[in-house]
Amino acid sequence: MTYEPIDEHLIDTISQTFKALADPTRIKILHLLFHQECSVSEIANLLEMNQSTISHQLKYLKQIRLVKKRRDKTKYYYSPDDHHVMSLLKQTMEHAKHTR
Amino acid sequence: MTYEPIDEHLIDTISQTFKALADPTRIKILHLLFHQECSVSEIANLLEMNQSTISHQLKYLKQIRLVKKRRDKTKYYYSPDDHHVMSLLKQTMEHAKHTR
DNA sequence: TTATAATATGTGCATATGAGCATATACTAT
DNA sequence: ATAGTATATGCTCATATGCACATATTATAA
Repeated sequence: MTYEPIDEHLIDTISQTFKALADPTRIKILHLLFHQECSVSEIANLLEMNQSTISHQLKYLKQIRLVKKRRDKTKYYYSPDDHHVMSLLKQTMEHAKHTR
Repeated sequence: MTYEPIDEHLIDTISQTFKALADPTRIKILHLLFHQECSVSEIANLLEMNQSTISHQLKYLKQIRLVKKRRDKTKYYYSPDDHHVMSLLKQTMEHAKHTR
């Protein structure tokens, strides 16, 4: 059969993107940031999770450029930074809602 | 702030979907099946991976209904079975290709 | 400068995950 | 029935992952 082998690097990039969306905590964080930018402690409070857990996940999300942050005094406000990935998440949330 | 907590079950469903796409081997398999249905051994040969590895992943993909199979003699031919997820993967592959 | 607030980071732990060997099954054809 | 082919499954190992405790950093305000 005809088969053009795929670029391994492309595959890694893609799997990395999906991996970012494959964790409940990260989904919750991104879902929160849909609506408005939030500080670390706001997120931790709303999700009722440890501050360090949230901070670690935000660092992860920032490293792969899914979120960005801005500072205001001592607080860091995070917000989405990748339209495509946000779109994937929104689509999938909508789809999941309406599927059974 | 206003925040409507998300349905945990919905979150799990969504993360499960993305988890399926978060592994290079599964992406390769699904990418193959885009083009045509393949038997287990065909996939294993084309991807140059162990037959049992492929079989395990196909079982995984089948359990969450991303692929289906049909039998012809002793061979089992697998093909995609979820348009939405395939669409997500295609979108993301295209996006990744054209993004640097 | 010192105390306080907010965030980041180092680390250990428990669990999840993916690969592949060895073997079991299922089906076909003789 | 039996051999041969294709696929599935049990199992183990090494690695990856996510969480949260404790602590370090950074910046603000008094």
